[in-house]
Amino acid sequence: MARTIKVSIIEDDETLRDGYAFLIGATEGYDVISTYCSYDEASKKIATDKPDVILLDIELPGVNGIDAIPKLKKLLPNCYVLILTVYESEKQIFNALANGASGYLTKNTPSTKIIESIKEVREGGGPMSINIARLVIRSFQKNQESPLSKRETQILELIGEGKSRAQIANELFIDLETVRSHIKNIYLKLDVNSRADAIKLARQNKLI
Amino acid sequence: MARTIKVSIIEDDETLRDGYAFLIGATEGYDVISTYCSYDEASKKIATDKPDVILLDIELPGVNGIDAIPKLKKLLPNCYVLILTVYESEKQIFNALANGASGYLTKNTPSTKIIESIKEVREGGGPMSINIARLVIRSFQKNQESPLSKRETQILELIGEGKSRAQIANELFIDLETVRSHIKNIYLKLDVNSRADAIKLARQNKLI
DNA sequence: TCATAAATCCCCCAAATAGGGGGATACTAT
DNA sequence: ATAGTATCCCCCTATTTGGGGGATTTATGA
Repeated sequence: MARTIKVSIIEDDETLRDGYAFLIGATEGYDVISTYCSYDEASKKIATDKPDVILLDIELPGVNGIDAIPKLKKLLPNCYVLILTVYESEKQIFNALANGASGYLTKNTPSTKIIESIKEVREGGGPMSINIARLVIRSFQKNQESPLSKRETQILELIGEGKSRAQIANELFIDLETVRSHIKNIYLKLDVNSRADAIKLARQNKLI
Repeated sequence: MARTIKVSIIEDDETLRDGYAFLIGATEGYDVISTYCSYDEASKKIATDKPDVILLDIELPGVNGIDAIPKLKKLLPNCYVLILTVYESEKQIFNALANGASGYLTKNTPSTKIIESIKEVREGGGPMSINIARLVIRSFQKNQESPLSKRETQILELIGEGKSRAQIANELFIDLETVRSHIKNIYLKLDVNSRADAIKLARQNKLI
């Protein structure tokens, strides 16, 4: 496992790009094999570079970093993409991860942590900056003060799975009319009158 | 911000409990104010302890750790719960986070990392062990080889939000019949014949 | 003890919805 | 040229939904 880790960097800011390249290249066990200032430029040659890990910026000229991830993964299926950016918006983060990024670091990350993260990602980890980890964990947390009862929450979850009243009744071993009653109460409490609105409100407020 | 961090530990294994207590208590800036071997025991007194952070085991006698989290958060709304366990099953992890845990460490975590994580959690971070972070990040990643086209994926997402054909047609500025066609194709490709089954399969395979 | 919430079940009704058929056309990329 | 995609059109029926109106039982808490 003492193989050198081959790193490519895609970053449009020259100063940062050179800085990272120098820092990482100077570290034992790491080799910066190429640097690019955009995806468009990288796409031509990166497949032959065969890096283990790509450090990727989000704000790039041309194809942005988020959209570049699936393209890079297609060119290099066994390569890990590590996002290194100033963006901290939830959408950006979740889109980057959904698109296949294996880690997400913000640019205030100390260089030792960046270098450590490159190794971590190649060993199957999922490195994140502290502030990113907070957002990611929060995205899982449910609202502790739901107006809905347990049963109601459970039924709303099944509605969120696209199930009909009949299917829900079967699954919970209760009568169709009981399911109706619960749904009526859910609608009353959430002040909505359709499945779609109930789901939307419940997801927004993390009731389900 | 140089205040001492008050820590409580809930862990049924005496050796581990004493070990953690010793390690953390001996560290500058940390104070272990109480240790308990179960939630039931802790519930009586922990509200008056007022810890900043609770280190919580999952496999506990009586009320298990997962179920204890919301109860602890109710007793101490401003306290952070940090899970420290051997369990690494996806369900356990996601349930713990959904219930309000602010971090998740596995027991092979080196003590320096545990101590660092306690500080991190109090500063709004979301510390995780490397293997946990990997699972968490994977849970966001979509399948890159979906059989569905972009439009089909988009429509299936809206179905997953409980929307009717008419609502989808409105939202996408296309005809009701076009939505129908797409849904027919989705059902064909996924080999299902209902919304619920399509959603289930799509979620399982991370197509949406 | 009395009110409240929760969970269960029952009936009426009309309108909307879903899913199974059968097509067509135009554009794009390979 | 062929396949895939996106768009639109028609037939049909059974299912589903949501709005009314109830009732009963069991906890739980004030």
